Amino acid sequence: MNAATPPQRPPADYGDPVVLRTDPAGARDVPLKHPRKLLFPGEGIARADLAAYYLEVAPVLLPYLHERPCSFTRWPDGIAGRSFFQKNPIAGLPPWVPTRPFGNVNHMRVEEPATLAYLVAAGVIEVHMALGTWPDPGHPDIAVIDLDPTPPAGWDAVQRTGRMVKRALDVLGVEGFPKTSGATGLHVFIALDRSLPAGGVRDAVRNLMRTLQRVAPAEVTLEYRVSRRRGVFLDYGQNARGRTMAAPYSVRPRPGAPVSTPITWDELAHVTPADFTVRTVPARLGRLGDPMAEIFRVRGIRATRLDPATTKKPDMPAQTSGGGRGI
DNA sequence: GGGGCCT
DNA sequence: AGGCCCCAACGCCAC
DNA sequence: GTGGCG
Ligand SMILES: [Mn+2]
Ligand SMILES: [Mn+2]
Repeated sequence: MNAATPPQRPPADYGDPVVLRTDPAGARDVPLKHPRKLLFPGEGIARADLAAYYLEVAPVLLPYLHERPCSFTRWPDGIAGRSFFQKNPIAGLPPWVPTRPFGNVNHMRVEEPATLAYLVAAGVIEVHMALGTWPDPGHPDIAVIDLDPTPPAGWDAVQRTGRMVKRALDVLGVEGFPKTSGATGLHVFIALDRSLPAGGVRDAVRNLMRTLQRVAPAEVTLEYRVSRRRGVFLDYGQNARGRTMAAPYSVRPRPGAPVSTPITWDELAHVTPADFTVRTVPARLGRLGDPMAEIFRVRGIRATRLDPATTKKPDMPAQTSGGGRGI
């Protein structure tokens, strides 16, 4: 994420500066100095378009970010230019953006639409989130099953593996919520009760992934070395302490302006990650709403429920709805 | 994209 | 005034 | 302890 290919810098018309009034009172005005600067040259998507996207999806995106440590990738000159991670507050941060520490980092909190607009103005394209929330981000409320295809394995292998994951979760009586990563893979979110530290969550997911690997050794892998990987990598390490991942509805800095998009299990066999972009996702939300929103209402499980070694036994109450998690 | 720091 | 630097780290894993 | 990994 660091190549310095000179972005189209020429007589390009970046447009005249504008101010986005993101609240009626004018207390959250966000200036865009170069609203027509092309961030995704191939698609003609400019900074103002990206800001409009994030403001449109804010009602479904902000609930995921609530009280959660977030980090960002910034591409001030678009996806053809330089990039870097941002965890600590951006220099010159508006006073109305709150911050809160987790570990050695003082994270910017994303709690209102104006913050999304400000971040885009500052060059942010991608929004990443931790899997736990304050006051104790070290005890995650979300587990993720992260499916990363190793070329030449691709989306079709991910689709088949996702179906295996769904079957395994059904057997356990656990509900999983899939989303495209926006790049090549799939993320399945599972609501937790926060009773285990990140390491315990990782261990439970690892053991579930090991059983999948035993069932389909030709399709999936747990091999740590990229050079020796074949098939779909079951990346349980994504649950380790301090890790973050692309949030639902985050844009990805790749050609096509893809979006990490929640889908239903029924859709999995019929969609491809490129279907979901800055241009298409707002309309999809208007049609269908957020297929993952139910995660805010199901009761979180203890992560050990995912571990076949500790769950194999008799009474295994299915996950019930209700008793929301109040996120 | 922009603040800090150096020249 | 202009130019360069900086914007993240850390836990986990196999060796 | 080191280097690869995401
Ligand atoms: Mn992934
Ligand atoms: Mn991964």
